[in-house]
Amino acid sequence: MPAATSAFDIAQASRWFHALSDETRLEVVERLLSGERCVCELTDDLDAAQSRLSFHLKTLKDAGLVTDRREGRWIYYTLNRETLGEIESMLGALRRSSRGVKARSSAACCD
Amino acid sequence: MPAATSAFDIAQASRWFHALSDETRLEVVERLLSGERCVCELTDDLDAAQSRLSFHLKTLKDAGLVTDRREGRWIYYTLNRETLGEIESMLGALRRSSRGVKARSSAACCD
DNA sequence: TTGATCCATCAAGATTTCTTGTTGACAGGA
DNA sequence: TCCTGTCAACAAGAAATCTTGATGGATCAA
Repeated sequence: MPAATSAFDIAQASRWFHALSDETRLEVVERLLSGERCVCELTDDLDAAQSRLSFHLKTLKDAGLVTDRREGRWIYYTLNRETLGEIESMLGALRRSSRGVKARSSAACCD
Repeated sequence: MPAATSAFDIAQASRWFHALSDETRLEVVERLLSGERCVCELTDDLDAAQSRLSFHLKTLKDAGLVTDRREGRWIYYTLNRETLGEIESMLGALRRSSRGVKARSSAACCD
């Protein structure tokens, strides 16, 4: 539940944005745009150690940005476009909110 | 300039998302929703040390999320809704891109 | 000029995040 | 069963980020 005083869920937002704030993770997201991938493919594509990718995939998964699915020995990761949509909506609501409220006059600032 | 192989500017995206990944900074953004604020107001509102706020405001400013303006002794920060819109657009483009391309068959994965 | 206020910047330490190498679980083939 | 490949999880070290306290510049009032 968002804090009652908040225009949006700051904790959730920071989780989402943190997940998207790392270049390695963004490259993973980019690879997943064209469909699901197993870790071994991503490892090859990004030339990254397996444990490193596993770490970043977990971060993305915990934030709800990807889902995974086992098939035999492989685990396939898929981009969760729904979450991307939620983040987009949140930003839109944020951008459009409280536009009319003006700042206080500067004279009243800190005295 | 974005990398030629990239569907979006990963470096720019990670800068934006990093700026938004911290709860203190998101609280600042929230306060700026209702109009410009000077540092002293934010310091009071968020009960944070002045140097701490200054650090976070610089981060937001460097990412293009806020602008500042001096008036006498005070410096007023304003939310840059245009940048929020750019991030929103980027997410939308990302979410809608390459939807049709299917993953390779699993048999072809890593052999 | 002197003093007070507002603020950015810096350095040092604390904390968090990321990387690397290792281990073990699980699945499938020989 | 034994071996190999795929992957998550862990620990330890490296790196980045954040917090705190101190300093100094700029502005304004007395």
